[in-house]
Amino acid sequence: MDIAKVIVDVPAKDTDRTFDYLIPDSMRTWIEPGSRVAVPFGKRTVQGFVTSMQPEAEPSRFKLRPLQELLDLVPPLSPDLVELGEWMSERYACSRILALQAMIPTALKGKAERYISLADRPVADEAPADAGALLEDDGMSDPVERGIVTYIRSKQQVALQALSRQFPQEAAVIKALLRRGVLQESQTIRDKLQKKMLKAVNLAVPVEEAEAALDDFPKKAQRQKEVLAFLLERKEFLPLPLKEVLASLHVSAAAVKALENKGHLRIEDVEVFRDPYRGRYFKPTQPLKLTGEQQYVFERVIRQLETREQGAFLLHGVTGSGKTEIYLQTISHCIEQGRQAIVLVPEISLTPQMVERFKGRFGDQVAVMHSRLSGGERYDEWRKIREGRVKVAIGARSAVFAPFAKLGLIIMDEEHESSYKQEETPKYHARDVAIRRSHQHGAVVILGSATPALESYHAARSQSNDEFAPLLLEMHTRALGNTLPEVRIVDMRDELREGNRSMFSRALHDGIAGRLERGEQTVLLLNRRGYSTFVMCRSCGYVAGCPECDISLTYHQRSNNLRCHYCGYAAPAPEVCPDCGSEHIRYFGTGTQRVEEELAKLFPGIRVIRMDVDTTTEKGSHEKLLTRFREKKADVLLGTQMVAKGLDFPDVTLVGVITADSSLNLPDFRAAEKTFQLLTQVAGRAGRHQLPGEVFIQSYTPDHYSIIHASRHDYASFIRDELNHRRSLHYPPYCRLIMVTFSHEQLPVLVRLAENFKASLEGKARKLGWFGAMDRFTPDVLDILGPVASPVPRIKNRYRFQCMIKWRGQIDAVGLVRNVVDEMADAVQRQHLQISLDVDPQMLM
DNA sequence: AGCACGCCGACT
DNA sequence: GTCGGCGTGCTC
Repeated sequence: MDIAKVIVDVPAKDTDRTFDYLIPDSMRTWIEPGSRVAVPFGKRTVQGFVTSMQPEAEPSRFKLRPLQELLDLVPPLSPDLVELGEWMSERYACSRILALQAMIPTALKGKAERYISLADRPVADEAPADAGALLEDDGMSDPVERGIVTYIRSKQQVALQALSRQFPQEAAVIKALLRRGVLQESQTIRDKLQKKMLKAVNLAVPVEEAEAALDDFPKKAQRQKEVLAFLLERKEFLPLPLKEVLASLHVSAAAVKALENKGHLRIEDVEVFRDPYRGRYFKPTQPLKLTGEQQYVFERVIRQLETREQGAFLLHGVTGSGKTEIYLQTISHCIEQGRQAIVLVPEISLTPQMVERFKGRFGDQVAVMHSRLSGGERYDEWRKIREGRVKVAIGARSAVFAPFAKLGLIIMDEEHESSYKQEETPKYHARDVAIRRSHQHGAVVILGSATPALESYHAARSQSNDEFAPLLLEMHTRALGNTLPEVRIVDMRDELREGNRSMFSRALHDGIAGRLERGEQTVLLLNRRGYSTFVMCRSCGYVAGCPECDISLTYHQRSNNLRCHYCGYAAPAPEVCPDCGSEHIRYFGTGTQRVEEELAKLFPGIRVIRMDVDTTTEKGSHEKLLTRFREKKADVLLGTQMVAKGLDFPDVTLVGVITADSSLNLPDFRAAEKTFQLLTQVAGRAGRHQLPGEVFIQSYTPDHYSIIHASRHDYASFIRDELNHRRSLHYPPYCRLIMVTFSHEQLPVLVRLAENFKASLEGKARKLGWFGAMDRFTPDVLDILGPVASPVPRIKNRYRFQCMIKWRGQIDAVGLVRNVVDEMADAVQRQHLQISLDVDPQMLM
């Protein structure tokens, strides 16, 4: 018999490999790489994925067991996705099963359910004559036992859970019956399918009969009569949701229940239909005429598509240059080729307007994968893709795994967004996965952005032979021909010097006042991310930074000192500014709430919409707030980065950035890049319509290159400066990073083990000739920073330490690190150490 | 991860 | 004496 190699759903170190199973003849034609199966695993039944099959079971050391069940007729994973999973598990140092699970909806994460049924045949040796007799005629001495057996017989088989509910006190009896072989247990995998069920009311008898019953209804049962009449009135809409009936008539469930008991009606479970966009009309759109620049880009991409060979492009186009129209037209072309396309957008940009643009062009050939969909809705959208009923999948990060058979095009919009990196295991980057998939399918990738990530831009420009290097395409002008808005930098040090201690400069204050008078709108951006505080001098703009790592030091209140999160450097918190001696040195980090309060104080009666994590957690609230603002029900929209996204309102003529510095001084080597991207994005959004726009950027460090270049919409200069900076300090793209985080309940043990790790890794790297500082004059280098306390030093009673590994060249750094981690398996097991790896981390705070 | 086996302390 | 704590090892 053939054997199947199966990855089982048991996320542990020593089960992270395939297990062999015999393929029963009944399943032979159905089993493929990617099939989801139920397999016996020790005492239990678990879910697994077939990775490959082998023709004949060579004499094995193991007694192979057969596959128990095939869980889907169409495999949820295609062979290429199985292979992709293998690649992911290596590249991101995660288990195979987690890589595979990241690719499919959680609805398909089945769990074992235990069933109880009567034993197939009496067990001869343990309970000879007795058992047979029991089965024949319930001739049991114990009435409780008889009750249980009778119940199970009536149902054929009962889930253990349901049985325990039915007989809550009799667990011991059930156990005994199992032991005696009267009952037997089996397990199957049950999908975690959240089929949306709803209690609904329906007539249990023909309409005429119900109408007749209505006529001679007992007088005292008026409520029941009302219910019945209500149902008959709406007979063509039956079954009606129970909730609705109760609410419209203000009756209690008792009345309905009574009618059910009398046999007039029935309360049933109906499945609720799940199409998040059902009943919505999307206005069809036609392809727009492309500008010269657009045409050039379009043709270059089409040429690549025509070859049906892999190709990747980095489309760098200024805001408003018309990237989306290029996406739409290349997708059309891809569909005409008989292939399918994936569109990736950052979670936060996946707004109804965004969806509308694609549904407007491609109608119901589009599936949308949105994190706000319920598990069931996601599952249904995903099935449309797998069954080939749609040609385009649009969604956030995980849509990169859309199971298309003939993938021709993957578009990643706003490719610089850090949300493309998953922060949980498997910690993959959708950009890398996209490019890897494109190689498997001979597909084309378009990475689009007005402010490409440094890594992408550098890879494109250096034209390396790296399989991940894209080809650069640029668009410098706006499609509609309007110019980018004027941006003014306001030096907040001057404000302080001249006696203005408020968070609003005089210019911004006057700007807001003017907008209020004219009935125009203002957007205020507070670009604060994370919660760490840094120390800055309000007189001169000095920021305490690490002498070794050139990132801001973080203030720690408990010890009243400043620390570096990369290398562990610590210094006492200064009382006066070390640079200018001013006493106006303090911790920074203003919240949106404080800005809102100050606005109310300065402009009595001002209508402010505040948008931050506090006001947008509720489903759809983000959208609601923006709509309210669009309808001019507020004068000011105030928020964190999220306001920068939906920013396309005709009456917004002023955009103010409260302090550009707050994201600039985060302890993250990407701080300047993130700041530049955010400011550019904000600046590019204002004045898109008739009214001219103004942008004010307030800053205590107005000379910083990221602020100056952003104000001039000058990506090229920013890139030049930032690359120089990264090169001199040995940060990506001039090296790569691996973050290793250790956690343990006891701090001393944790520190010792983290040091052990470092020593071991260093030793191995030395032997290979890799170990050394990054400024060493060799191509292959690996350096280890730390271990130091993590930015969040304790989570759930576990202390956390981390090591950052910097490396470059043609070395298998991930493999080596993994190797060292594997060798610490003993400590992990015995001392409950936890180790987590993040390859190419994005968030370093 | 679970589930069983097995070896030691606190109870009827 | 036994019940049950959780350390250790295994799952095709």
